[in-house]
Amino acid sequence: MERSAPSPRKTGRPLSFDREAALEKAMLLFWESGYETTSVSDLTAEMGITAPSLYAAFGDKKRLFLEAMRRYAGDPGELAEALAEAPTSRDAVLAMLENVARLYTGDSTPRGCLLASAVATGSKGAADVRQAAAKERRAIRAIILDRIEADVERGVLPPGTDPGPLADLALAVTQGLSVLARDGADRDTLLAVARASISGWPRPASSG
Amino acid sequence: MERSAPSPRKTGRPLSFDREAALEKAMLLFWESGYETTSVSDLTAEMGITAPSLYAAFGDKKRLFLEAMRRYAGDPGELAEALAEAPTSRDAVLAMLENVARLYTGDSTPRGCLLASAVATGSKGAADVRQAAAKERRAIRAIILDRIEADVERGVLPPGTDPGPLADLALAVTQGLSVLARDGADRDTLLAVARASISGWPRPASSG
DNA sequence: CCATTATCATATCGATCGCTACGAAACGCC
DNA sequence: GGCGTTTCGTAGCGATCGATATGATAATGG
Repeated sequence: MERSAPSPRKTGRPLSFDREAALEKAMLLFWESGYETTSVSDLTAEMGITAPSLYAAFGDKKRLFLEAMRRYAGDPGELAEALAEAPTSRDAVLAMLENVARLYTGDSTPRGCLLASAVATGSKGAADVRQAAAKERRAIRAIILDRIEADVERGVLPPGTDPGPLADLALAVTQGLSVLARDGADRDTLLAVARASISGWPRPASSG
Repeated sequence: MERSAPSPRKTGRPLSFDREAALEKAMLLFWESGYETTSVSDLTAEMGITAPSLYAAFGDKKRLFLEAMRRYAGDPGELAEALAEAPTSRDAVLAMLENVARLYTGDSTPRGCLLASAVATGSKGAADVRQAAAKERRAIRAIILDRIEADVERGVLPPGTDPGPLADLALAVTQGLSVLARDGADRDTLLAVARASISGWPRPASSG
C-alpha cells in the first residue's frame, strides 16, 4: 500500500539535491537538537539547501520532522519480526534493549533517542507533534505487549503474569536509557542497565 | 553556607509581588513547556509581572530557570535522609520510585519530570543549562549509589553485588516514568512499573 | 520635605523565528 | 528553438524572540 515513487515527474527542472540524504541530515539534526529548538536556518545549513527548496520538498518544518521521525522509528513490522525471532519474550526484550543501548551510544549518531528527546516537551503549538511521537511509542509498546502475551498464552511465562507492567517497564527503560546516554554514560553502562532491568522477569515454569 | 536572606534592602520601592510565588509559577511553566520552548512572554503572563520586573528579580531567563530547577529538585540532603530511613536500599529505591510515580501524575502539577523533560534537548546556546540538569541527575545517582553501597558493605545485599547498574537502573526508570506520564499513563500504571523495575534486585543472603 | 534608592509600566530594541514572493535557470516535450 | 513546468537563489515578509532604555512612582534616611 506504499507508493514506491511519490510521483516520478516527467517535466520541469530536476531536483539538485538528494532528497533522502537531506532527510537523513535533518533527522540527525532533530535527533541532536530537538524539534522546536532546531531552526529552519539550522536545517538548511546542515542539509545544504535553501529554505524555499526545503519547503518545496518537505512541506514545512512540522512535516519534515514527522517524516524524519518516521525514518528514525523505522518499520514497526521489523520490530515485531525481531521480537518474534527470539526464543522467549524475555530474550526478545533484552535484545531490543541491548540494541537501543548500542543505538544511543553510536559514535556516528547523536546520543540518546530521537523519540525520547526531540519532543519531550514544548510549546502548545507543537502539541500535535508530541502526540505523533506518543503514538509511535504506543505502537512500540503494543508490539512488545503482543510478544509478551504470546509467551503467557504459550506457557513460557507463568499463567497469571500481567504483561502490561512488563511492556511498560521495557518502554520506560528504553526512554530512560536515552537520558543516561545524553548525560554521557558509556555503552557498557547502558548495556548493564538493560540487563538489570529484565532480571526481575517472572521465571518460566521450569518445564525442563 | 547559604545566605538566608539575599539582601534585606532598607531603601527603595518595595517589590510589588511575591517573589517565591512568582518563582513557583515559573517552575510550573518550565515543567509543563520546557526551558527554551517557554518564552519570557509566557512567563510574565503566568507570573503576573512585566518583563523588566522579571529581569530585575531573577537576572535573566537562564538564571530564572536554574533557580526554578533547584526549587523543583529540592534539597539533596532530604533525599539522602529518606533513603537512609528505609530498612534496605531496595525498600529505599522502591519508595523513591513510587514517590516519583505519584509526583509525575499529580493533578495539580504538570505531568512527568521537569529534570527529564524541560531540557531533554535543545540548541547549542542552552548547552550549559542541560549540563546543569545533568549535574542534578548525577547528584541524585550518587545519593542512590551511596545507599546501595552501604547495603553491600553491611551484607544486606550479596557480596560482589555491583551497585552501579542498580543505581543507573533506578535513575533510568525515574526518567523513563516521566515519558510514560507525559504520554498519559495513569498513576497505577506507573506504580506497577516502579515495582516491576526493582523485582530483579539481588536477594539478601536470606539471613533470617 | 527633600535626596536617595529601587521598582514600576510603557515602549521599544536588534536579532531571529517560520515562511514565501519573485524572477532567473534548467529540464522534458514538440 | 519555443513552451510549459519545476526548482533555483535572492531578498524579505510579519511575528516573536530575549532583553532594555526611559521616566514616573513609592518606599527609606536625613
